[in-house]
Amino acid sequence: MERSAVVMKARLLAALAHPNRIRILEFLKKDVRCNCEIAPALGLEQSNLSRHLKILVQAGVLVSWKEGLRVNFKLAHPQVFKMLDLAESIVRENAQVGIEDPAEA
Amino acid sequence: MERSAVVMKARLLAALAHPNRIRILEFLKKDVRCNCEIAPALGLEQSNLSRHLKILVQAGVLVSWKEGLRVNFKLAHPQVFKMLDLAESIVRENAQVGIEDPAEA
DNA sequence: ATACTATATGAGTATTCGCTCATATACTCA
DNA sequence: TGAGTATATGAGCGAATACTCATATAGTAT
Repeated sequence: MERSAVVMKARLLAALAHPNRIRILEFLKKDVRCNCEIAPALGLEQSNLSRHLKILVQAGVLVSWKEGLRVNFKLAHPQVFKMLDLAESIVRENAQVGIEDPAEA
Repeated sequence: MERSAVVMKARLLAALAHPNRIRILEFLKKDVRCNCEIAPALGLEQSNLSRHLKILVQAGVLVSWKEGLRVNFKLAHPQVFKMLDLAESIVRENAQVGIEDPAEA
């Protein structure tokens, strides 16, 4: 359970490490939403969104349940936003020190 | 700078989202170390470690400087460990709810 | 039953990742 | 100078990602 703890942490971080998945989490910050509401709001294609949501559910970041035709999603851990806030503060500090978007370097 | 803030956060998270990179950070938690000390301690091949370190430096998680032949590394942001601790707490909570390592499912 | 809606998934593709081996670079020391 | 050490990088490869289109599944409503 020691070696795999690192692997599990890496898996969780990987689940968060995509721009659209971060946008999904921010969109779900306050509300419970279904696939059909998220897709138009974020401009994501349906099957693509479905896969992103599956990744977040499998990582335990979201929980989902059916309600008629729809599948609703909500956050499983409010701590996720603490992680994202820390990430934001690091990115901001890096920007001041001149760490750039590598795509623009 | 709004759209790209999400991208930058995702990039930072991706830099952290690898078991060996998490092990490198934990190894550097207290000390300044060079490549040649990290490699044998973690059992990583030299060129492979060099690339992992480069990823962490480019993401702004580590800073590096030359000292003779060696290149030393130290953490740039102590907040990184708060992120990893949050990740660990989420993983632990997930384990209690039955979210498993997908490799074993 | 049929038609319709919401979501999931198979298949194909282009891109990126992680690793290894071999080689190149940079620095030290005799 | 040449030998030795520490790190970086090019090339190649298999695996994983992210995306799209088309289709399948599951549920609703008439």
